[in-house]
Amino acid sequence: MSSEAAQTASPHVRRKRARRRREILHAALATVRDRGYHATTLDDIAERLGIRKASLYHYFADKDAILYACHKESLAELDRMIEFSETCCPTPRDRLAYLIREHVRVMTEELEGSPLAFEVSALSPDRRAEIVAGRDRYEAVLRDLVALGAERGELRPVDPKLAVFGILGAINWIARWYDPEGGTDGAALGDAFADLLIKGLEST
Amino acid sequence: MSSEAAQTASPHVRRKRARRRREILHAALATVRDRGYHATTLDDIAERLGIRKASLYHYFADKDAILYACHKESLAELDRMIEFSETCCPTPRDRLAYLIREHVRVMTEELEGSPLAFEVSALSPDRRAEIVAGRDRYEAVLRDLVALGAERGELRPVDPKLAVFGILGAINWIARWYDPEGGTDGAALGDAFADLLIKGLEST
DNA sequence: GCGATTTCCTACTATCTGGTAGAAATTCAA
DNA sequence: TTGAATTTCTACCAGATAGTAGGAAATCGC
Repeated sequence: MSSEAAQTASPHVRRKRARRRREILHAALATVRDRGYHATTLDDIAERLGIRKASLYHYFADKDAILYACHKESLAELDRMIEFSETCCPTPRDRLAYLIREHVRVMTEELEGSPLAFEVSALSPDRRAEIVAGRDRYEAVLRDLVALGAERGELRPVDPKLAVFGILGAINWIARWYDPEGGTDGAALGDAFADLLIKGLEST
Repeated sequence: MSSEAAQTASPHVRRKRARRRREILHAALATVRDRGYHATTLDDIAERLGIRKASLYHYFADKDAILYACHKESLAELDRMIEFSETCCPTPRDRLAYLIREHVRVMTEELEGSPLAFEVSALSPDRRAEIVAGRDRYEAVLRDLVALGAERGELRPVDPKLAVFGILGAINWIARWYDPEGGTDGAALGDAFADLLIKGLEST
């Protein structure tokens, strides 16, 4: 169905279609997280859904479009986290701790955060630039919080760039080892990482 | 040249051959680190060396053998680090700090540590099991140090498993962002990460 | 200097995978 | 109930890449 036809489809059909797209993205996330983008075939994704790969082209233009939609979703999650943290947390330190926990949550309890750990080199150049820009905005927020925390005296005056790379590394690496059946609760992991990383930065 | 023939080759030819193998592994490390194993072709690796891919088969049985040798080298580095840390550092805290710095070093100043960040799913099953076992040994050493440090009262009693996942994530993620030309010295990065991570664990 | 050995080449094969065309099956909506 | 629309299918194509065969070029070692 073209986007023009989508305009004329009934609400029911549009909802059904949107649900199928989410299912495809979820199957893609799970498979790419498991074995990487290039080693993931369209056959793999389709098989998780019990359909043939040709069917995927009814919902997405190509493989790159699937990957791109996964990345867009993860950026949308980051934007929601940032927006909420602006009102929920009184200090830079608290805001940073909140964002660490939330970032862990989207890496563990849902899969929508997983693309934050994916390489973007597989994306087409325009799309890659857009996704990298979105990640850079999030990273800039984190760096600003580290710097502001140091200004306020609640965090140590460390290099924000290096500190944030360390924080993002600790969290994004979750995609490589975390097993939802592995006995560790996402929220507990978020608390543990917030504890480790915030205490690593705090003034004592 | 088969391994039997290698037994009969002169020392000069054997040294020349060993050097070429190291060059191939280095080219492979650089390319896989840049774009991932599956997106790396034998043509890519050969091109870095100014030869054709068919030549690679003179030194390695297949692509999997190249990847495997890269992983073996990174494990050898870990073993050297562990062995040295047993004599150079008086306390669990110091040993942990030393291993963090060294791990950062092999991720930044050489490329031999890079396979620690590579997915192992691309390896054949037997080889994958061997590499995972080697990584698990290193991980167990780190966990023991966190536990022992807590016993001695110099580190907080956190969950060693989660703490070590956080540490490894922060360090292995370096393969994803670190640029040798990027203005950050490997040793400085090692100090920054040891500082962040050890202070995150220390009793105050 | 030259036969043996090593190293690298060109040309090719086999397989895999992204993607497409057209048709069949299913669902929709009146 | 039925024609239209949607969804999924089978069968296929084109290009990419791992890997191989056999030969050319370079190096070795006596």
